Amino acid sequence: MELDDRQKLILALVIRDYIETAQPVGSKRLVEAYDLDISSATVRNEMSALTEAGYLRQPHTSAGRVPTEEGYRYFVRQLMGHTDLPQHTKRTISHQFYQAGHDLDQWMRLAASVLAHQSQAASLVTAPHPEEARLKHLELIATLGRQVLMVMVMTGGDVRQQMLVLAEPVTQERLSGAAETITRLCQGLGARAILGLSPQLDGLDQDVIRLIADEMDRSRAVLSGEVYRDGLTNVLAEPEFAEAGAARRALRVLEERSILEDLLSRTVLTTHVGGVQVLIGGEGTWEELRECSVVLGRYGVPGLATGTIGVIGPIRMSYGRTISTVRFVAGLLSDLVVEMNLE
Amino acid sequence: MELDDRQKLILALVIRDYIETAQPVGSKRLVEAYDLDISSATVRNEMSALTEAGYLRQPHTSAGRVPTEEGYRYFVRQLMGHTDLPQHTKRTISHQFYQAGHDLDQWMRLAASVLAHQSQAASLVTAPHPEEARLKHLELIATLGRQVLMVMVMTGGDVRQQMLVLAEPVTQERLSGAAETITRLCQGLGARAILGLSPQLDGLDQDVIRLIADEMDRSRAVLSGEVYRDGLTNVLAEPEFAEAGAARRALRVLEERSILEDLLSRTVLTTHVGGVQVLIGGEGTWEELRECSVVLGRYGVPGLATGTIGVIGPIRMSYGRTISTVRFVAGLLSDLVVEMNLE
DNA sequence: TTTTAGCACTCTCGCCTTGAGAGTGCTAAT
DNA sequence: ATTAGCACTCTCAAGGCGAGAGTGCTAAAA
Repeated sequence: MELDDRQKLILALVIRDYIETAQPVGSKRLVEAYDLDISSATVRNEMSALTEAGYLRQPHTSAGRVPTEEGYRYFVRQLMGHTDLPQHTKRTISHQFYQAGHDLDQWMRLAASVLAHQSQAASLVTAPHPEEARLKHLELIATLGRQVLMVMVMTGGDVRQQMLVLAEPVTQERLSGAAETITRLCQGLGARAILGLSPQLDGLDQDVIRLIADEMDRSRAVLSGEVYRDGLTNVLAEPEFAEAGAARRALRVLEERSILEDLLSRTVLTTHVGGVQVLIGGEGTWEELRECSVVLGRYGVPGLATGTIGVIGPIRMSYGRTISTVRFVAGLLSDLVVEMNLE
Repeated sequence: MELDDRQKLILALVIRDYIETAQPVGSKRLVEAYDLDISSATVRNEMSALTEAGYLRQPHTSAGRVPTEEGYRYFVRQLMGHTDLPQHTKRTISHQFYQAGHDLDQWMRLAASVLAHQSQAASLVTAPHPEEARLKHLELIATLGRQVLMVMVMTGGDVRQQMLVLAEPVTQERLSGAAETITRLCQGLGARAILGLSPQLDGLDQDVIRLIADEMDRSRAVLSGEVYRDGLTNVLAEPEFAEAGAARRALRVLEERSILEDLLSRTVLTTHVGGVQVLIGGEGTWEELRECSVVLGRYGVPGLATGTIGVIGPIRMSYGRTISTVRFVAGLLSDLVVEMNLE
């Protein structure tokens, strides 16, 4: 389905115009708004061809044209070109991150906020986590009574904590001793290797080891830990979500962990770090996303720790701006991961 | 504005019916639906009086009556009586919490989920935090390079972590030593007392002390730490939020931390643990909540650690069910706080 | 004095019609 | 290959209309 240059131009203009106005665009409007040197009749003929080719459609006989999902895909792949955020926007964003200090939590929150604000859509950010968790350091801390806080520092620098309840109170000294022993034994090992050590140990140590392995295993899921969200109300501002039902379906994706998990697990693995993936209209796979588009990016250092960021908005979204924002923020977060692991 | 028994009955029936059907209720419908022994004409007269008194209003001349916000307030205060969740519902919920194990994070998430599900509205839950933070135990852990993880265990059992970056790498031994020293010095002290110790110390110790005091100070805000939310999409199902604008205004309250902070700081302090506060239609103070009602509860152990839970829904919400759910869940979470602090 | 039946009145809501406007596709001329 | 012209189609907003629901008032009944 090859398009000639003029058809490409018209398709691009229709999509740009529709993204801006949310109104079906007609041949006359197109000629007038963009000062084309051809008549509306010619545009009509070309539009007819584009409709035939499946890139445009008419909501009804006498409305203008609206891009189909296939049209958007063609646009994103072939017509959009490589866009980038303006320099001063980048500087502003970098500055915000710089001011956020060294707190991972704050960075994640800020990333979600920036994505939501720049793209005027909903955003999500997952914390970085290692593809295969390896223990770096273990600490056991008595909190109150028989409750013990287990803090695991992983290679990659992320930290997990987990409560455990002992059968009987144990002094901080004994706990520290146990933590030291286990740290020495398990340093640099993955979940399976750690579980293999289990039989050699007894009592407290064995319980702890099992917990560690459990926790490390759990983190292998794509969606472990907290998901940061922002801009949920942005999508309610879009005219295509004026009706509550549509909005509900879209926001459910973000609210229901299980849907999100499915989405991420099926897409993230095929996205390389630094790359950006665009899902338009659910791509036939996700019923819930039929009215949405998703722009996903991956950040971090492969083999060390990676995370996912994304934007969910209406299909009629400004892909250029969104994609560049996702790419840029992913870059910043990758820098953070690198920095956290720098000696 | 005293009401006689029959007026109270009619007011209560109108409100109950309206909550169920979301339709203005007329005199005839009321008599037929509830088998009243009086005629519709009498009901009309009483309704007229209730309208005069400001508890009911008519959307237009020939519609039925709808409760005013004042009407809802009267209902909640005087007419509703004390409601409680059915025994089997309580058991189901308790069971869910029991299965969640000992993970605070999971409990919070579950609490939000239960609140949202039971009340079919949006919910929020803040983690328990002490009214005045006191340090119980400090641990310093080398993660990578000059990055050090500071873990603070507070009296009350909650745990905070904070990254700090040193000027130069320090061995784990030295860190552990420093942590021990500081723990000994600061155990049981509040933020101000800890800051008072600062001059006696030098170098690393002093930096750490300052960070601790900062962190403890920060937690004095009502809304420190994570806010757990759930059921945001529930409010989109309500007919009063079918229009996106109304929904947007309502959800903004939950999304924007600053609004939430304002809301909590002005109400939570006047709510005692175990008590439930009901805000109807913004109470004239919160423009954003004009179309919503909020049911807030407080849980925990005063003086030790407390937190807030709440439900946000349409004014036309089932107050009985919501209030009992909030009360019950608050009770469960209070038990958790007690248990976490039990020796 | 309180309650009720009866009735005229008002207002909304859904349905239909109608006309304006926008956009198209086709045809014939350039 | 392009374009002007035109008939055609369809939506959308506005206006009209009747049904239905609910009220308030009045006069009779309890």
